[in-house]
Amino acid sequence: MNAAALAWPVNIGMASRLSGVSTKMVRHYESLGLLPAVGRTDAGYRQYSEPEVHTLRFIKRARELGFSMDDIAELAGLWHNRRRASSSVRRIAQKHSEELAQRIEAMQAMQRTLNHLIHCCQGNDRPDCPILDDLAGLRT
Amino acid sequence: MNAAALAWPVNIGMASRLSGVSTKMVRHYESLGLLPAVGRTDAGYRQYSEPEVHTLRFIKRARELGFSMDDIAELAGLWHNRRRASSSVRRIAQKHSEELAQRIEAMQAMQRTLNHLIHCCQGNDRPDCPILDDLAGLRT
DNA sequence: ATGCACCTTGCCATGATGGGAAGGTCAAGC
DNA sequence: GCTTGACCTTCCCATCATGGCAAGGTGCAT
Repeated sequence: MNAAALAWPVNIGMASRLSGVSTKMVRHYESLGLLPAVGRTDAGYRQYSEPEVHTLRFIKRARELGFSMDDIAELAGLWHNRRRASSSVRRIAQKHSEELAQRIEAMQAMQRTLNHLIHCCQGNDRPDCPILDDLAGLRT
Repeated sequence: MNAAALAWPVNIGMASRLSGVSTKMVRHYESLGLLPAVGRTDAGYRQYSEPEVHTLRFIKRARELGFSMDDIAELAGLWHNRRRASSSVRRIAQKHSEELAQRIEAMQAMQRTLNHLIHCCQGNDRPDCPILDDLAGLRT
């Protein structure tokens, strides 16, 4: 796609297609300062070149890994800083991984309880239900 | 706590303390129709009795298990319906458990990638960083 | 009567994203 | 030239559950 003879710079719609980021979010990232405010045509259309599209792909990939926008702002800053220390990047990733672990554990705890209750429930026409009993505070 | 000689009905603050639900959320649940609009004093103070506090605890417990407000509305409806079928409850819980499983799996996938990258990163003073390389689209 | 703890409503913010309206721009086809 | 349709602009609103704050009324104890 990038290899095709594209006429750069491109409008926001093409930048969106090239990066997989919706036009809505492209503008949003600009408003957050994550993406530089690019040049405009006389009519006010935003004009994107390869570096901006590359940055959009960077953001998209970071979102796919679950990084917050704040983290991504930092990561993008480091990406553009040739004097960065990889330890800074690693620290951010490490912290994010730990937060993920916490959230996963919390959800697994929910699931364990839930699956236990589901297992205890007959799931028939009768009203008796250990799931409701648990929610109602009747721990058995 | 409930055993103490409480003067029922109670104000919203006491209902909050008895249920562990913030006053803010008590009012919010009322606006959602999850909690009945209780009576008021002449001054407009909401007056809660045991059934409402019990419902608040029910909601709180369901939130702790990660149910959405929509699910909770359904569950509370079934709870109050003596002719319910436990299969209805089970179905809701089952669906929620599956959604949890999906979300857990998505987060675990993020974490696996992340941990792999972290493991590959030296985390030193040098700028070279496989984490940034991945985000930048340089899959190795 | 003063003060403090409590209550009321209403508005705003979160975080990342989508929806939609109202209006301007551009290129292709007639 | 004019129409049409695809595209762009900005602005406002909604999500979901929750918290914060402000302005003002109430209830009770000193």
